[in-house]
Amino acid sequence: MGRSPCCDKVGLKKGPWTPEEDQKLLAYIEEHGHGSWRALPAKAGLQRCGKSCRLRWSNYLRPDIKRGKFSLQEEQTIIQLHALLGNRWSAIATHLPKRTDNEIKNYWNTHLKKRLAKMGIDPVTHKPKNDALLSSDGQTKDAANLSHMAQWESARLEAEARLVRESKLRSHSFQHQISSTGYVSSSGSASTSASASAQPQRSLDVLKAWNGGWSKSSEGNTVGGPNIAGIGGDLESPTSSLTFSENAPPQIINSSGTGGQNSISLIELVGTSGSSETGIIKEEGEHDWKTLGNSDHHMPENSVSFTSSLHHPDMSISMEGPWTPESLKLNSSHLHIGNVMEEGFTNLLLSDTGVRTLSESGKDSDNSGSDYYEDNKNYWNSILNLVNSSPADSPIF
DNA sequence: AACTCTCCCAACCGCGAGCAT
DNA sequence: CATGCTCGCGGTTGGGAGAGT
Repeated sequence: MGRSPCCDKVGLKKGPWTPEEDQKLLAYIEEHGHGSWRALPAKAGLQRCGKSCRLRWSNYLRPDIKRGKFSLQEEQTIIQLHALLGNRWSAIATHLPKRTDNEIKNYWNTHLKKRLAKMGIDPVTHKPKNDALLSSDGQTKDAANLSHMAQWESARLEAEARLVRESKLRSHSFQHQISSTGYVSSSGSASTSASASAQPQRSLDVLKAWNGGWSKSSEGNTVGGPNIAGIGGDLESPTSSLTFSENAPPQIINSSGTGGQNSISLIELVGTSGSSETGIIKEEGEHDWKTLGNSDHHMPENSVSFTSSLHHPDMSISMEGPWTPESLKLNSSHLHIGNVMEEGFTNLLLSDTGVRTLSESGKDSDNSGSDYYEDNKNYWNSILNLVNSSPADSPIF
């Protein structure tokens, strides 16, 4: 299939856009919608190829774009979604309202990737770089399952994103009709709200199940680990059966988790260092403290409460203290994650200044391998949890 | 002040998917 | 089914800005 000439055409301008060009493009799209990108430049009086116009619009001129520094929450989301989705920037962008895939990609490449690498985490696999050391025991089975589940979920997300795109196209056409009848909107916001309202609540079944199991288990003071295979008729991944604990009986948790599809529970970082304020996570260094439920995004709906597990008598984790193998032990009847997952993840991954590897923070470097493994598991849990806790009403684009 | 180096990000390039014919 | 076209995505690049010497 031959490529269309596009920008190879002589006479077409390349390089940085001038304010005049921006103005022309903006004015044209606001009035007519973009329609066919290929035909747009001529109609708008631009000496650019359609592709360049599309990029300029989608990455810069679109009115529903938020520019500037990424918040902690956004960073966290990117990292976790990247672990789940890989370099599917557009899919990741659907979970970050007002951020473009290009911006996220740039941010990942210039900041987050380096940060992970610096911490000894492979930014591609999101596994500790010395993961090979762990291949001797059965623990890698769990990791493989997690990985598989992530891949599976990733594929599902991809399909979902496709539907979203289609929906977006439809809503755009609709909006186009509206504007042609006299209603001129700032197209981005209009299409955003249209597509957002057209979307069902975005909730990842696997993650919901995961967290449902988690939450339920927390209530019962035991965490047996979610058994994904038992959840819902639509979860059919052949190897999605996942068991964290060999000792604890596998649990089949209804995907509705704590009772309702809209069960609301806050991520409560009770007992964490510094602040005990609900829904606040700490960000060191360049960031401020931010609430999970701040005005922009990521409200606590569908999040998971870890409070009970934190208060469990068997709970041996203190975020104030060192991470010990005991405290992080997974092959016990209690899965000691929760607060550790949230706070630990944040501390581990999002702090430039407070980079704290397990081998550094733990008292015995001999166990750094298994610590790494445990952390890796927490890491994945964190990923899954965060995705699920993304706003139910978050605009997809 | 001048130069070099590094970082960052807007923009480009090429590929693949999907659709129309 | 084959072909051609358009669009979107992800990888990469190049130039400007800022930091360091």
